[in-house]
Amino acid sequence: MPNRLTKSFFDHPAPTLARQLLGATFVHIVNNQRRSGIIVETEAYLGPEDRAAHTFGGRKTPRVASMWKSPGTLYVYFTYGMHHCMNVVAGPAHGGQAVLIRALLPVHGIDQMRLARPLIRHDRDLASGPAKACQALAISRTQDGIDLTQSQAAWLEKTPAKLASALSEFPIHTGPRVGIHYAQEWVDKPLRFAYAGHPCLSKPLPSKPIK
DNA sequence: GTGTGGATTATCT
DNA sequence: GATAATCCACACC
Repeated sequence: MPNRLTKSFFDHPAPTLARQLLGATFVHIVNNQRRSGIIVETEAYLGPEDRAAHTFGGRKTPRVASMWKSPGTLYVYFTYGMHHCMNVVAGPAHGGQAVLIRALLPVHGIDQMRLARPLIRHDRDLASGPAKACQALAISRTQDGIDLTQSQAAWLEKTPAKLASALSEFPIHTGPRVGIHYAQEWVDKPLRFAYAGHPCLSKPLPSKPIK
């Protein structure tokens, strides 16, 4: 894996990492077959100070243990009784910061993704949401806590220039995070990052924060 | 012990 | 737009 992203890539505060992860490729090997997608939408969660973060107030339950690990750890949580969402732990080490992967542009293993999500018509919707992305890539609590800088099963890598160039037409915008209405002063902070107008987003990214 | 709500999605109307 | 899917952490007895 010559293009694999290493420790130093992940060791930045969540907002910085969230921005850097846009355009990177997420890879998961399932049954010896590669499934991958280019990250097109992320959100930063800032740790104990952030009301919207699972580590708010320094919470350290078994569920969120992975979010306190080293940068580059995968944190997967289960929610709404149905869905998984995946995060990449950010820096500094053990600071409780992470980046939610909200949407991917499918690249490899699209046939396998379709088997996992048989009702989906268009490739663009195979991973156009945080729980959709987990379904498409077969990520669940089984993968919680793995080290993306070491694992032979899941990692991040630099996207080949040929593929990355297709994204350059989309400007990167920021806006408020999705689904955190309870988070008081954190509701409107521009911690969601995406390629504005890309067809694989979970929902359009407002060019201005919603009041 | 009980009750509530969520970093969501697909399927209804 | 509304709702069901129905787990996990937490607040509060």
